[in-house]
Amino acid sequence: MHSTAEENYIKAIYKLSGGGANAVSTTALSETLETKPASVSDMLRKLSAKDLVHYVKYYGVQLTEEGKRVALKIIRKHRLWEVFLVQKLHFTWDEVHEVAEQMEHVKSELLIQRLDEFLGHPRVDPHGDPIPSEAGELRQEEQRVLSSLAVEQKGVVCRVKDSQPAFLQYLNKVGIQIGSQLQVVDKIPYDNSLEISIDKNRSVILSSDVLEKIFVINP
Amino acid sequence: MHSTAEENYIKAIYKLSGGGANAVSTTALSETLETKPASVSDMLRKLSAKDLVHYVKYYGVQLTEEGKRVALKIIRKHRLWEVFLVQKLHFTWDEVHEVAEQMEHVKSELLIQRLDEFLGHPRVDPHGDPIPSEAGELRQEEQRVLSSLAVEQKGVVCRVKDSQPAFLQYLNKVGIQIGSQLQVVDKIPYDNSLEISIDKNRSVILSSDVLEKIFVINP
DNA sequence: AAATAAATTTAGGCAAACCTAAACTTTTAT
DNA sequence: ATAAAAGTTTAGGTTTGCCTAAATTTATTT
Ligand SMILES: [Mn+2]
Ligand SMILES: [Mn+2]
Ligand SMILES: [Mn+2]
Ligand SMILES: [Mn+2]
Repeated sequence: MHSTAEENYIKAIYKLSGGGANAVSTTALSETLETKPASVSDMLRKLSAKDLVHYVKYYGVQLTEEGKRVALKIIRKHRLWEVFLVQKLHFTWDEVHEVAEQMEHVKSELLIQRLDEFLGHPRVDPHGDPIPSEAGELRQEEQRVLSSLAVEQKGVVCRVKDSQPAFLQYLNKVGIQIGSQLQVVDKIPYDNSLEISIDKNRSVILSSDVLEKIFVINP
Repeated sequence: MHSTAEENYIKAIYKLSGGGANAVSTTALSETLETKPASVSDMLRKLSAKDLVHYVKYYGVQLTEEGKRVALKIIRKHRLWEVFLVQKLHFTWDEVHEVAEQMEHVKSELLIQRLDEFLGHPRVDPHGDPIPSEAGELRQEEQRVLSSLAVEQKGVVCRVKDSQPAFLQYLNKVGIQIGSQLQVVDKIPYDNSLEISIDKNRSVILSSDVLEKIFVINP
């Protein structure tokens, strides 16, 4: 298998290239990985020998198909662990990254299959980023702002655009988190607020301010 | 912090020394760690320099107090992850070890605290081995065979002495697993079988054969 | 008490993943 | 079109953790 260092490089290349589209420069990598450019050159030669990247000296790297496959696997693991940490262990969004950065390197197919099952096959991580499928497909699902839903329409919370503690505490209080199943119960035209049911349990009225900060995908 | 290699050595020394009691030989370590004796000598010099072990050339190693503390922390993490894998992800006893061997090296105090909480502060791992407390204390609790309990007495399943699939499947069927809360409801003197309630839910009658294979600790 | 056997350490190397300093390419500015 | 600046690679080191082969120490025989 691949070393932790190799995996971190692959993932960084994937992200900096925008999913494998563009070539990535040595300095860009050295910055995100917090190493020196010389070390990056070193590693790129190795990754190239393993056919994980196309590397043209002085002009940058790109992932090969195999490289992309590896990248998506690591990203899948990273994001599943993030979901676990937030939903099961009650980590906050800003606490998860460092830990997930380590857990993503644990090697076991069974583990990640079972974890996915245990979490109910989540489609987005706590930051609203999509989780690649077991087959390695990453479909960026259409995200709509909650304020745009019509009465009766449903959505699953995938992203919140405000990380101030006060706002997050408010969401916590009303019971909204990433993954919550929402449905618009009623629309109050006076101030554009909506009555929203949460996980088929309670229901609350959310102001248009709040509605603008919550994003959902189709259920 | 300590590297994965160092942590594995510390843990191996702890286990081979029987909790820090006896000195451990280079060859013993090389066997359990699947490295050559020369590599062990190398590492022992390093661990000694870090004051994690007392090392007397040609005569073996022992953990220092600090070394013992480190060992118990790793063992705590290993066993908590084993509980997670079995209870939450439905791994079997024999599937957990390799994965826990990796997860035990993830660094995060918060993670392990929250995991412990999430699992309900378990006291034994799926093999019946005790889980060191957060303070680093390992109390081997008195294990009694289920057949020895009197009517009304309670116990928590901590170990099962038969790993044949047929037996494990039987336990699975009646709903007994490590951590199950049992209470003796009635005693049938005719064949020494017992009626046992499981997790305050259902109750079953277990034959004396089965009772001899299940061990419990005090609730 | 030697001699032999077994266990252990030391010496010298290697690969991974990093580093600094120097050399080389490519880009930008004059 | 050259020169300077910026980016990148190469050369030569370091540390970690492993290896083999040789030397050394301890244990066991005779
Ligand atoms: Mn990582
Ligand atoms: Mn994320
Ligand atoms: Mn381990
Ligand atoms: Mn165990």
